[in-house]
Amino acid sequence: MSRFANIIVDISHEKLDKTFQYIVPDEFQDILEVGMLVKIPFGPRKIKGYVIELTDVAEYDITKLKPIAEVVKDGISIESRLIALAAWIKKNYGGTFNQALKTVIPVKQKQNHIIKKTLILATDEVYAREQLAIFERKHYTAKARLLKALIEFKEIDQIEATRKLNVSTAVIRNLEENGLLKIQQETTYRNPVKNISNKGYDIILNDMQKQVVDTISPSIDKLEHKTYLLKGVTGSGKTEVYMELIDKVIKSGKQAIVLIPEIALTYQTVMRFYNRFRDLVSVMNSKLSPGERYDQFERAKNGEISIMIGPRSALFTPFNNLGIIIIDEEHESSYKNETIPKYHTREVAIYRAQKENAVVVLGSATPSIDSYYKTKSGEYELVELNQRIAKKPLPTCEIVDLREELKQGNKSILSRKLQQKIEDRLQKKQQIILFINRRGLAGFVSCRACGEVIKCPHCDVSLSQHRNGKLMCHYCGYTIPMPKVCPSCSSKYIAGFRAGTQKIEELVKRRFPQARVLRMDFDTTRKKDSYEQIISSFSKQEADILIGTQMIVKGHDFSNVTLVGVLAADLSLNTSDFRGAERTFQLLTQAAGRAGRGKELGEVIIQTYEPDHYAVNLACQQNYVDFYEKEISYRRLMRYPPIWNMLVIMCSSKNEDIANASSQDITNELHKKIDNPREVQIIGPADAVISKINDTYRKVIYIRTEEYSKLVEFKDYIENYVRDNKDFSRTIVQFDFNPISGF
DNA sequence: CCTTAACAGTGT
DNA sequence: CACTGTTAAGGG
Repeated sequence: MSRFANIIVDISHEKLDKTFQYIVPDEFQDILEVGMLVKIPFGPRKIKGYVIELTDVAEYDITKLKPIAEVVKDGISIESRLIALAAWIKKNYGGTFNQALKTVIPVKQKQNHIIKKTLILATDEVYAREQLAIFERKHYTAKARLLKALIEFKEIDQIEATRKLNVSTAVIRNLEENGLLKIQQETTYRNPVKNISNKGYDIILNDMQKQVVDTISPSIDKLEHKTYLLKGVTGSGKTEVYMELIDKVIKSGKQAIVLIPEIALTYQTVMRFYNRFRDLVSVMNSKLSPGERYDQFERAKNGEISIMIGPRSALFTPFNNLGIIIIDEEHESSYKNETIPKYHTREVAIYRAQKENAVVVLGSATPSIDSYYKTKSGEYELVELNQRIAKKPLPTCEIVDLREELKQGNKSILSRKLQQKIEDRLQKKQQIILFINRRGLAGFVSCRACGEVIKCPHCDVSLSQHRNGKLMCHYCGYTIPMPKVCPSCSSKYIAGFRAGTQKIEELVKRRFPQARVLRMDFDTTRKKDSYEQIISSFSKQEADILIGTQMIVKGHDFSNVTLVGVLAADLSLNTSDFRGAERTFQLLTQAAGRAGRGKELGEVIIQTYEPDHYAVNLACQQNYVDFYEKEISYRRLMRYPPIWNMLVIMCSSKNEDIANASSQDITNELHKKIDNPREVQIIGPADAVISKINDTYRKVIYIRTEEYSKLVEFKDYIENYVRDNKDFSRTIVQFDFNPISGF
């Protein structure tokens, strides 16, 4: 019995980011639990809040405490474990406690259950037939219809009865009252997994897969947390390994969470799991209705399912006895939350697994530099699958230098080599994928004659072209006017580089009028099932060429594709942040992995202005280890993550002067806190990549240091400083640890 | 976040 | 002095 409750109010504002204490009235003594949603008097009004602690210690003037007004019936209770997780998220990623709580409970409102009603004949058949005769004589047609059907089938689904037999609820009620039928109620859950195919499961692991399973299994048996990084080349059968491990977990009475990037969450992916684990599987994704989402979490809580598949938010599935968390495509940037709190799913997953003694398996063909680095220190254990299933060879790869093409007078985006190969495949009736990495359109400026990309002299990142035409560095604010000619070779072929899928589609259609072309990008996949449609249409060979962005390289198995063309590998290389090379390597490797999955050998053409760049070169060779070594030495030299850690503080305000003043103020404050400048580096304040959004000016400050915990200290200090200083009343201060993009 | 009180500006 | 709009403080 606790006398007081500490409560977080349901308002996301820094000023209210603290607990408020209330008296627990006698009538709630028995029912109130940590995690419950309650209504409390707050100033002159009543608002909602979450109970995060029950205590006997008064932390405030006891005479001023008010009692809790009511317990919200439909509120979702957050289990204490998830509250602890929320607290950890708040501490490590900033934001308010309330925001952290909300990320931990992705379903806000309790939803009504769907109740399935079945009508059952409640008398013996003889009596029923007597009544039926009476109804027919009296021309009670509706009653007669229903009763006749009941005699025939014994029980009928209510929805079916009302629809097919066209009887109203009044008729049903009347028969119920006369004791002719009973209504059986059964609550059912909405099940997002529909159109279940009954393919069954018949995959036998090969020796390498078995070996991986045998390496990881002991940790599952010992109920001890450990993180594994499963590095497996494209097509090596990682999913089968996941399923084998999950099977083991389930058999020991525990549950599994499978995280996949949102774009990879397709019908096919889910089906693979469903075919093996049947009703134990559920899915979470952004397209589910609130009711569906709610039901999936209920099913998880009640132990009706054992496997949850989904993106980021599925990590917070309220399983009671979690055994394993699998993060597929762990290098994907979508695992970083883009709203506050800006947590990284990988880190939160590992923390949750530690607390609940679960195993974590990170899977990727091209692991993030961050994760691979951690295998070196032993924080994660590395396990590998180095061969494709059935020993299919990896595709051959060739780099085409676009500068050379230009010199030869070919101004097209398609090199002569690629054109010739496309021609060849069209004749052989084989399929082609053309991949354009349009992301990072932010517009770096390069010279088409010499390949020179204009870079910041202080930071070794490329400058971005702003709307006003000037070139700017996002790390230090260095700005120059747009040059008229290339600074290194004086060519006038210098321009911001941009090319869209649409333009390429037109071009390809004009060049190869006989080919059937499909385009897949953000625009063509806006509608609900268009993504699936395009994929299935292409795999049924209803088109010869598929043109698309990122989304076409994610794990699809097109057996007739023998040529993959990467149109401009540089596009992701020069995105003015230090992860450009990593992203490029990953994308190129993934794209290349699409080729040659069937009988024929695959071939990959990578077009680039920077043929000598290690990311392009080593992706072509499919050489991850060498790429890692190159990249990590660059990161070490530049003190970028994962060698050092980085915190971005963003100040935003409607008023530019205030934004400037407060970001400068914070910077000064930070400098005061530093005792050893060799250990901490502060850069800024500078304009954010997008310096103004919605008339709000955004300024950023970068802090880099080796110790992550030190950055958390800085965050805490600034958080408090800002809260206690009224100069910041019109500034919003946000934090982003080890950012992935957009800073 | 919303409410309130205090304050400044405007208008009769 | 009444009315209106802006701003800062407080909430347990």
